[in-house]
Amino acid sequence: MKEEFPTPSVAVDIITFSIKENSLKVLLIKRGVEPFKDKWAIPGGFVRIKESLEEAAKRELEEETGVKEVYLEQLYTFGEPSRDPRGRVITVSYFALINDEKSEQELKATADASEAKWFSVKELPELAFDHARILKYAMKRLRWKFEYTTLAFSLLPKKFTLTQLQKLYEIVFDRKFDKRNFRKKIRSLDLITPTKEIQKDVSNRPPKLYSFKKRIGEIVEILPPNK
Amino acid sequence: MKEEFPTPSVAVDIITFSIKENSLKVLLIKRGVEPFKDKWAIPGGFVRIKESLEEAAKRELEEETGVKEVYLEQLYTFGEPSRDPRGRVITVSYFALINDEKSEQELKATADASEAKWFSVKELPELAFDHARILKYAMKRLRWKFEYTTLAFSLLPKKFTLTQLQKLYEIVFDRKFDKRNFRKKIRSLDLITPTKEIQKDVSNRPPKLYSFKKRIGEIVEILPPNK
DNA sequence: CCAAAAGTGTTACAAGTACACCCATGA
DNA sequence: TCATGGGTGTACTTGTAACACTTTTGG
Repeated sequence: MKEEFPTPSVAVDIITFSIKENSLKVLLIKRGVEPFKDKWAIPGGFVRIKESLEEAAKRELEEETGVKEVYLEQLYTFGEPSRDPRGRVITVSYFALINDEKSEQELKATADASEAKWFSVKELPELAFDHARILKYAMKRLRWKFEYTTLAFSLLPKKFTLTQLQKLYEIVFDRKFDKRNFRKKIRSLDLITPTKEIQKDVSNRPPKLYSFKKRIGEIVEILPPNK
Repeated sequence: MKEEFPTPSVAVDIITFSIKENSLKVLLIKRGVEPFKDKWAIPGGFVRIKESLEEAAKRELEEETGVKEVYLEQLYTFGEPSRDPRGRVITVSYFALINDEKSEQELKATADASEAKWFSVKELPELAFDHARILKYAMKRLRWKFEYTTLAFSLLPKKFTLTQLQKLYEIVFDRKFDKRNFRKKIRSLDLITPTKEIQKDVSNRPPKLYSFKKRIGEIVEILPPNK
C-alpha cells in the first residue's frame, strides 16, 4: 500500500558535537552544490528505503568522520513545506557526541560537500536552510543532557580525574563551577569509584583517577552546582 | 530535485490525552482495515505534500474529534523499516492535550476507523503496530511537561480553584499530594493571581477562584511536591 | 624554592517534607 | 448538627552556595 499522493523525501541531519581545544565544536560541511552553494550546513542525507532512521544517521556520520561508535540521539523532525527550496524534504535531526580521540582523523569531503570542518559553537558561520535553528535546538538538548543525565561521562576515558569532568561541564555550559561544591555533588551521586591509581608525569600534585560505574545516559540530575 | 530511490511514506500519529471522569484518557480508534483489523490504534494519517507536519496532525485530530484549539507538540519520529507490514512508513508522532469540555462531542468514525473511543490509560487494550511503545513514550512526556512546565493550566477554566489544579496533578501522576505543600509550592511560583470571586453553590465551604497569569507551556519546575 | 594544579570543610541560607486542626456552607 | 471539602502554619531535614588555604609534584 502507498497513498496516492506525491510523497515527501525523508532525510536525516546529524548535529555532531565534540570537545576540542577546550571548546565545544560542531561539525559542519561547506555545500558544494546549489542551493546555498558555498554556505556551511549541517551534514546529512537521504534515508534509504531499507534502513532505519538511526542507521541512516550512523551511516552518514561515518561517511563524514569515519567514527563508528558514537552517542546518537534523535532530536526533532523538521517538516515545513518551504524549508528546502528544491522540494518537500522532511528531515529527522539527530545529535551525536564523539570524543576527541576518536574524532582526530581527517574529515572527508563527500558528494555534496566541498569541505568539512569543526567550528566552535561560539564562532559559527552563517548557515544554510533552517540549520541555525536546528543547531540552536541541539545545543539546548546537549546542555539538558549534561544537566540531567550521565552523558558527560561518554566523553571521558575509562579513568579520569575530577578536574577533567569539571572542565567538561565548564565547556558545555560556558561557565565556571566551584571546585568544592562540584566535587561534593558528584560524590554524593554515587556515580564513580576511586581507582587506586594516580596520574603520573604532571608537573604538579598528581590527581587521583576515578572510574564511572553507571550507564551512560542514565537520568540522575547531575545538574551543574551553582545553578 | 528528488533522490533516485523509492521513498518512504510519511504519516503523523496523534496521541490525544484528556481528563474525563477523574481519570487520564487517551483517544484510540478501532482499525477497520487490515493489517491489525479490529485492533485498537493511535489515530493518524499521511502527510499531504503541501502541509507541514503540525498542520497534518491538526487536520487529523480535527477530523477525528472536531476539536480545533488544542495543545499540540511533536513527540518523536519512528522509522523502523519493519514497523508497518504494508511498507515503509515513517511516522512523526504528536501529543495533544484537550480539555474535557471541548472534547465532549461525539467522536466520528473515519475512513480507516470503524470506531473511536476514550480509554483510561490504566485500562488499555492491546494496540496495533508499535503503538504501545509510542503511547508509553507519550505518557512519559506528558508527565515531564506537567512537572517542568505550566502545561497543566491549559486544562483548567479561566478561573479555577487550587483543589482543581491539585486534582489534575494527582490524576496525571496517579498519586496523592499533600495539600499544604502543594499550595505553598504553587503560590511560591508566582503563576496565579487570586480573583475576588468565590465559587458558589457548593455544599461545603466555598473555594476561592484563581486565574493563571503566565503563558501555557512556560518552563518553571512546578514539580509535584512530595517527590 | 617556585609554579601549577590537586585536594579539602564549615557555615549560612533556601527549599522540601511531614503533619492536624478549624472553617464555611448546604442539606 | 452533620457531612463535605476548603483552608492554613510550624518544625525538621536536606540541599545549595559561598568561601581560602594546604599539599604534592616537576622543573
